[in-house]
Amino acid sequence: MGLQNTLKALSDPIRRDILSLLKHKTMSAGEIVDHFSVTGASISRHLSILKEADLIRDTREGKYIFYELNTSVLEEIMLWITELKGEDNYDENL
Amino acid sequence: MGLQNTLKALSDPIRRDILSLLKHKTMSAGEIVDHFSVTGASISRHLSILKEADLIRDTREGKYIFYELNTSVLEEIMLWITELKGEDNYDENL
DNA sequence: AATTCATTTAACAATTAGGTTAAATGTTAA
DNA sequence: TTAACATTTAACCTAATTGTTAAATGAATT
Repeated sequence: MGLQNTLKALSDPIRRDILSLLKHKTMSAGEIVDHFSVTGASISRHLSILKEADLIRDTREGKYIFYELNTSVLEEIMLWITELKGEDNYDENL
Repeated sequence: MGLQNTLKALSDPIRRDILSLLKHKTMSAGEIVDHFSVTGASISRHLSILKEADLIRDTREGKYIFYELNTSVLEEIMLWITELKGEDNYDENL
């Protein structure tokens, strides 16, 4: 469920925006919610999808749950794209 | 409609498989259909989504319509990922 | 011109996705 | 231990996605 999950997670603009937010600093769920016009419940589900895809990690800190970005799984996409782009001109100099 | 369309298009496994097929050679719609277990109509819609995202180009050749891969729009994804990964440690040495 | 072949489009059914509000959970503070 | 706060989960609704079959289009063949 690697690449599929990752791409699915990235295919929603709100989820991409969340990731961009987390690029700068880790944030609590509430802090994240404040940046969007949808409800906290909705963001919560987005967060769980991102977490499922391992694009974010969460740690509870008392009352709050903090989310941080994890970019490692993006490698897989890079690889897939690179491979797709790699023109198979093994005899380019023929 | 750049990044969003592209990622949406890539979020379906059949569409990714189509792109992989086209990596090796351009193919007619029918040829592509033969590689999958869903109907031609279904593949046709997938093709139109990929085309809409500019991930493939088509040219009619008599009775057939040939599809070829276009990877140029993938740059945008690469860029987005790179940017997301680029840790903004402007004062890393503080 | 009528038939056939390749492909797409239309109409529909089933599933998935994303949003909302209300209830549930977990944690801290009074 | 009750109250308040942060967050998630449940129940529900609507819209979008994906698949199917049947009809429509476009081009070639007879």
